[in-house]
Amino acid sequence: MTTNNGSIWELHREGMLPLDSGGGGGGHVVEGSDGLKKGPWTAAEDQTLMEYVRKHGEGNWNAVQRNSGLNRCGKSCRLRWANHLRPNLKKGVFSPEEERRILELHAKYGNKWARMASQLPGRTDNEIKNYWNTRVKRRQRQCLPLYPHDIKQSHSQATSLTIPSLTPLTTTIQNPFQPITNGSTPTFSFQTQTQSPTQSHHLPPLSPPPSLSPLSSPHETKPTTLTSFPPFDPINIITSSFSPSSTPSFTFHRPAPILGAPLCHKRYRDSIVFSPPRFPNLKRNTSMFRTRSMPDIASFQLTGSNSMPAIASLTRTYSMSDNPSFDFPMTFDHSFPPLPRSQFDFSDNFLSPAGSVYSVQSELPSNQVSQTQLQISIDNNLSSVAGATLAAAAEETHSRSGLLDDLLQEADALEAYGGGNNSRTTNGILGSSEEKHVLDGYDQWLQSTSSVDGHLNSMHKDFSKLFGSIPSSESVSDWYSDSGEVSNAHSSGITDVSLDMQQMASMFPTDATAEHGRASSFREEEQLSYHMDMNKVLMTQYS
DNA sequence: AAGGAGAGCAACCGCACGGCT
DNA sequence: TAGCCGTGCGGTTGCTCTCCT
Repeated sequence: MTTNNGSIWELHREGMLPLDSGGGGGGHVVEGSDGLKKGPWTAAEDQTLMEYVRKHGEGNWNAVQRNSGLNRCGKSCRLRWANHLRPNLKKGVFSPEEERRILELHAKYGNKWARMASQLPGRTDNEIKNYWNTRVKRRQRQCLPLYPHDIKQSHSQATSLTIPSLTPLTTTIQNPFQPITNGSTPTFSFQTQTQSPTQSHHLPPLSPPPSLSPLSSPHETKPTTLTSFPPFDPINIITSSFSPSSTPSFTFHRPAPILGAPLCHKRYRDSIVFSPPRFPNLKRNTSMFRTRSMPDIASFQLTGSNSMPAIASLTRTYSMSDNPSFDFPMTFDHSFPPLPRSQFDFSDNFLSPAGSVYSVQSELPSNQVSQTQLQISIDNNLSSVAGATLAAAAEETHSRSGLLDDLLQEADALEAYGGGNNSRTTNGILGSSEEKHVLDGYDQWLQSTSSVDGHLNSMHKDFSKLFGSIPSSESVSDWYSDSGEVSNAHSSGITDVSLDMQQMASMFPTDATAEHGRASSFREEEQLSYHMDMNKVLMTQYS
């Protein structure tokens, strides 16, 4: 067990001991048959890798081993970089908004971790995968459905386990506050095919839907094998009362295990019934102090800034003075859309005017770029759905994204059903003045740009609709609470300000992609204007 | 206090895809 | 067109830590 005492940490810093002597990947150093080292990375290796990337940029990972003397395979280097060393990684527990987003994304895409990660800025596919697997296990033990009632699985998951064929394929996010009025109940149900138990085994792969989403890549159409706990039990699923006057809900009854006591009756410390409320994953939060893992680079970047007191304190262990062997540059995620540096001066706020010291290949993997460009984490107070939608709309001012369409349809439906009860002053995303603030900022932006492109007017309407129909974030944690342990304090807007700042910072790369930036287009200027205005609004709000 | 079970997570592995020659 | 290479993705492994009995 690695303790956080000075001598051990000294050894870590000297690269004599693995940073990750626990909690991952073997824990012991192994030398593969090819002579390459496996197992936990040492601080020295990390530094070597970071130095290499700083000089040569990402990519060509196999060359890392050849050119840097790092005795690791390219894959391992890429993984280490992507999961731990990359700038703008957001470590730590998932916020409620992120958790909610994961549920939505999983409902939509299935086990497409990378795809999900591309829509969760700062999060890696590995993190999401681990989170999901943990959640699956936990929910399984607790006899709870994987998805909250208001999230409808829309992806096609072929599986050899017992899982019913699910009918189509739209993600419906239901507003839990919105009563569904009689006679106008939208079609909403998990429809299971009538199936005998014997048929339920080893189902052939389901045919993929023609199109899951405009965002879907061709990869998504292939059936995926689900090894996770199947969310729906065809034998024991009980589609509960679903009357036009009530919100549909579902109760999943699991069969007792063949051997042993029913899972539900076993001792679980996360039991939803018996667990007192507690701060989420606090124990894991504390693991950040254990110094086993790499410093939180993302946090590091702004440690010198006053804008992130919480993070700064959390990562105090890794402050420069404590750990002089690490010297992380003030740099920002280059994977975000390239913006012309000349048009962007955020230094008044909190960004260093210095450009990234990382040289980055001009082209990032296509899916990463395209997906990441859609991301604007506007505010953890905002529904992440709305955030993603806004981002997508900003990106695609001339055509709606699939997600946007989905949301707008939902908004239309809610607006129609709700008779205006969801006006943004009564049930908007943000509470009252905060919401107004953001919306005012948005209005200003629209006014400033509406003369440019007529499409923006329709966007205005769409956004207003969205703001009005997406439920308040106060309720969000309730939707996906696994066991009542979901954070509450953590989800509050104030405590997340620092992260928001960080995320906002990540939206604005410095000149790492200057070549891209120089090729700025009118559309980029639009985006830039949008980004800046929205962020000004938010910064005003936070200041 | 000790042991066991479970949680959490880093890292590895195998496979698939796309670009290049 | 085929083969090679680099890369990305999803699943799995194995370790430490924490909590409970």
